[in-house]
Amino acid sequence: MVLATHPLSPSKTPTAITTISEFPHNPKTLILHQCKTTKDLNQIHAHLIKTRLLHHPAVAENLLESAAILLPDAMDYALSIFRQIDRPDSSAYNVMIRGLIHKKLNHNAILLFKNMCENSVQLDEFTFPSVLKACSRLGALREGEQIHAQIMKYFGFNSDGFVQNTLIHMYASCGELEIARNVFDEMPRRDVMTWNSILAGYAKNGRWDEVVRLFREMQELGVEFDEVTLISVSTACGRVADLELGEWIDEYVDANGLKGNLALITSLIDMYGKCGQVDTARRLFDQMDRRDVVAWSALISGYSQVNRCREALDLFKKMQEANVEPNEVTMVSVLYSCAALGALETGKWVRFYIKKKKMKLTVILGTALIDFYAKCGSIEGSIEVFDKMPSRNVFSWTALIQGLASNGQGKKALEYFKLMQEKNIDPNDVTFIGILSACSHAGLVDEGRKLFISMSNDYGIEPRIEHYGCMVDILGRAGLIQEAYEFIKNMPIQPNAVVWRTLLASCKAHKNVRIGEESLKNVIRLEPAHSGDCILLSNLYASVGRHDDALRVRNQMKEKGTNKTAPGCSLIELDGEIYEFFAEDNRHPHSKEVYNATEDMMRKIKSAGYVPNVTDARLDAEEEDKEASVSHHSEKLAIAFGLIRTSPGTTIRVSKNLRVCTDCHNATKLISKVFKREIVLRDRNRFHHFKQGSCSCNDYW
DNA sequence: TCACGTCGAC
Repeated sequence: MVLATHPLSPSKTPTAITTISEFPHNPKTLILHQCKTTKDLNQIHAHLIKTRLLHHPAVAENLLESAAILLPDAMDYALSIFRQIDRPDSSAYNVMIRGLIHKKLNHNAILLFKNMCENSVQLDEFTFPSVLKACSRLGALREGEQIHAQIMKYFGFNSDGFVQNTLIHMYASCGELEIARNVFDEMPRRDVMTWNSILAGYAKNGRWDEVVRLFREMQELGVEFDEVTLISVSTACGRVADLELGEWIDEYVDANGLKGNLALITSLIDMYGKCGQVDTARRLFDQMDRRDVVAWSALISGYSQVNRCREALDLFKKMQEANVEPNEVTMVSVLYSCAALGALETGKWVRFYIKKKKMKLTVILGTALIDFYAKCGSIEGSIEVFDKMPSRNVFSWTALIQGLASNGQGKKALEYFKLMQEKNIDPNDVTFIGILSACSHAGLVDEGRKLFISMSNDYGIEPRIEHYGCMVDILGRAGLIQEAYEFIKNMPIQPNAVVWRTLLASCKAHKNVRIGEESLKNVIRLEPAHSGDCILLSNLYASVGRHDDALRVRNQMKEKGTNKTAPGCSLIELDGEIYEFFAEDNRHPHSKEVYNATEDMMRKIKSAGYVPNVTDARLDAEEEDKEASVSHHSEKLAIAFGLIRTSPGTTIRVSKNLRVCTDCHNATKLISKVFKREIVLRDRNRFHHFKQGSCSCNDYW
């Protein structure tokens, strides 16, 4: 019999004439290796029918394997062949189940297994690992348990190693770590796969510490490991910041010539990134001979996690130049970077790209978008995304609630909190940070008190230091300084510097000198003093007319050489380009243009009644330079640059690394009025939406 | 036939 001359390669050029005179010894080679397209498959199938060879189970099985597993798009074809088989045996079923799993049709794989049982087909040791894999992927514990029962029926306790390994993985994937561990402990012989299965199980459940611990145990016992082991372990090293073990793996990989393993190198890149060594990660990345989307994403994420977001975005550009298609995961890190930078235009472009590429709006991607819009001061964007998401979880709700709170829409944040409860989504500790900060922004003192109590009473969530901090802010902001002070004194956990600093800020706003003094003492006791804290007290003295004390604090700071707070830095994005300004920085490429624009801007608002407030000037500035010093604060430079580089009426968006100072706040209010611009200024803590001479924060921040 | 790398709210 001749298989005629027909195209056996994708080039459609006849490449081989294959002669089959009898039942082939090697149907696998014949069918699998020569069948490269669906068309090949068709022709071979036809021949097998004609020659009745299809009735040989081994032949049918191999044809099915071609269709179901090797060819990318022939699952339906495989199913039609399978349905034509009179009484498919276990091999045929096994191939089909594997094929479905291969195509990520896990649910169908389990259904086919059910069908196999109903038709009383003999199960074998090849059936179980496959179908258990489907259960693992779906987290289908009940089905997994039933299959476990079947296994007991078929094999008793002495089932095959493959089967046991997949049982471990199934239980672990379904969150049943103890059962997984029991199976592991009771296995008489464990191979590398066994260890890898349990390691992967711990990893999947976030038990990274256990992954590292178990690997050390493996080494003590002298158990062999392989590249897959190292992937799990190096990933775990990143999560628990075990740089030492991570570096050991890196050296091992180098010494054993494993640099070609893409997944392994990617896990090392991830590990270095998470340990804060992104430059080392970069070196590994640069040495790779092939980089896929995961490798790129891992490095982009590394940069964003150490707050080098501009470099993260640069890398994203390079990724596109390298023609590597980003996926949902890449976009999450990119959006995170845009959010951190306040790069609204770039992020909007990312969203457009997501739509264009028809990427799935997964819960994580949606949440990243909500957070991005909120952090760019565009809360309408957050709500729009939230409404469009096909499914949401506690992260998505919390991101929205937090976004509403920081954008000054406290009441709306509480409405969403109510809605969330109606939808039976349980809030967690972070959600409560969001709603408590909403209460403080909206001045809802009683509501805040109630929620704080309800948190532990109704939800069983123990308040953390952040929750106490929120309560101090709620009380202090409302002028209840004494109550806030007593609240701190009665806290069951030690207050930290942040809590006392919050009270100090309230004392300044409400002119409470006595508690203000004590608050600063406590801040200094808990943390090396920062100039910003001392300036708060100095300004508090000045505000009640105690100028001598104000001066004394400033002089003390000079004498002691108090640590300066990080230099002020503001970012503005124009046409997708991010410009960065530092206070009194002359080295900027647009320096002259910027300083001229700033002076012009200041002149214009002065004639509208602006009076410089130099209390926040640099301490080392000479008296006559103080005005110049505050007028060159980074946010003023960025706003001035925005004014000359955008068309009239455009909203100006600036984000700053520190809290905005009194003088800049006053000036910006006037700028919004004089230049008829909306200005959205994001500072370290919250948003200021300036419009027609006033600010959304009502001058308290 | 089983195990493996990138991502979200303080």
